[in-house]
Amino acid sequence: MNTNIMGTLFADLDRNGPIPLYYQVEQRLEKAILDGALPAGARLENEVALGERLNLSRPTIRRAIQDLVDKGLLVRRRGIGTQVVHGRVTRGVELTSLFDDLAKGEKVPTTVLLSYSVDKANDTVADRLGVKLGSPVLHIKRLRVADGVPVAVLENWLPEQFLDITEDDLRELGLYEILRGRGVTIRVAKQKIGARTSNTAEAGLLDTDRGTALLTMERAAFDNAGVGIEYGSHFYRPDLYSFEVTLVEK
Amino acid sequence: MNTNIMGTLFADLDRNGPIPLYYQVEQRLEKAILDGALPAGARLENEVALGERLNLSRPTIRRAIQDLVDKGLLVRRRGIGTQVVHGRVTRGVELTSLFDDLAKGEKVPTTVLLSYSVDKANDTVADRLGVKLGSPVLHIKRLRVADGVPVAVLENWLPEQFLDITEDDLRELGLYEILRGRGVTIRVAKQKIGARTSNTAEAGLLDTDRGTALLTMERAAFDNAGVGIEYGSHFYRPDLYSFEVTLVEK
DNA sequence: TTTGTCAATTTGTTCGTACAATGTGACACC
DNA sequence: GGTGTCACATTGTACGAACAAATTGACAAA
Repeated sequence: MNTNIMGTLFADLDRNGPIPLYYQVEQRLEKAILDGALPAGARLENEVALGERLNLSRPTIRRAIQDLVDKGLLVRRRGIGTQVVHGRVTRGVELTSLFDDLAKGEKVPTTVLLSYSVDKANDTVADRLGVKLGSPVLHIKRLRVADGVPVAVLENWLPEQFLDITEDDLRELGLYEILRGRGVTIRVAKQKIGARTSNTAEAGLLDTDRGTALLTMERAAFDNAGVGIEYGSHFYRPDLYSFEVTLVEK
Repeated sequence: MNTNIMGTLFADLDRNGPIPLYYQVEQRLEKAILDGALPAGARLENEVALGERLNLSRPTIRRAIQDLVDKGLLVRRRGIGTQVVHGRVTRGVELTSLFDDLAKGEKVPTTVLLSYSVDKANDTVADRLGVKLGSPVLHIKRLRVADGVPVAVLENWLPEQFLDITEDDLRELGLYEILRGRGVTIRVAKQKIGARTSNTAEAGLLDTDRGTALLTMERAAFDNAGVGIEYGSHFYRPDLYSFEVTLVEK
């Protein structure tokens, strides 16, 4: 009976197109799992049989499955087989910004640009971005609002090559959207998540009382070549925002 | 000149032992990067040459390198080569508990067992662990102290098969250490990190004032088979603890 | 000088194959 | 009835090979 599901699932693999075969298999499997066609606990066919059915080699099948294991959607045990994980694991954090996060949900995000200037990199910024102390950096501060309610204050520093990002750009788009539009792909990001108590100014921005808790996040992001792209120091209203992370033991 | 480093680096591969070759290569490379023998920006030899030198096949080399790329230590580009990332990316969070985290550093961790009981699973616990509502679960609450300073309050629920964990076990070892000792391996965990304001009781436990900010973390952990192992709801003193996460775009 | 083309380098994808390690279940033996 | 052993199924590791795709640099052409 599993046979039927699998059969229809992979009816249309594009063997000549630019999309890798393992990725096509991976996406179809992922969709089947998230849609519930492959329910929690369901056992997949073994790798060789799956390969024969799809006319793909075992390494290709393995690659697709392995990626889903890394994402926490599948689990496999030697001698047993491969299963869909039980705990429904909604997808973890990816490399997105708050803007993207909100766009995915139903809330309507808007941005208020609080400040925009070209500064000289101080110790922290120079260190995190890997630029020289005192070199020019774009320094922006934004208030993120969802459905009229202030959610977060985002302060970012970007290196010299981004000085031409305009205030209008920032009012219209999320920072990561702007970067993507310029062909910049972020590859590695290091985040530090913490908490602290707000002062009067911060509380005012978020429309809360002074002395309430803030959720804080610092992030340094790097591109393919390991070059610093963005350093940010943000704080969030903890009653409106939290971070979800899915960890997978290798 | 890279030749020398590489030559000595892989002098002693154990080809017959139980440790996979790709893993041996991976560990040696990782150590070289963290030690600084391979500094940030250094370019690795290409995969085929590396394979010839070590007398390993290209797939084996690729596997080792790929794992390090996934960890955020290496970056590679087609047509260019493989490089050590620039921003020194200290290792991100893995599947460890606070106890392990502290043990790695210089601080001396101790634990005070605040409460220990067998409860019936309520809605939240039943949902997170995937057990039946009202089924017996081990419910523990611990205060984690580092160098005499209270750092965190950890509240955990574990399913029926762990009811025989004793109070003494918990006083001596970290929870994850106990689980490992019983042959349980945690494979997937979902964490939610947030913040809130402390009440009088919570502040008292952490030796701070009521109304200060708390860093909170909820976690549900699952084993190989996707079975719920542990659900925890914790809070931390934010001036003493924060979470670091390294994200790598696939 | 600029532009286009081509070769060289390097990683990305895919195939095929073989054997090892692990868990399950059946069966024989005590 | 219990226990050990063996075959079987399945994933894990490792090899070898071939071609595709992206980037760089050199060289030729306009």
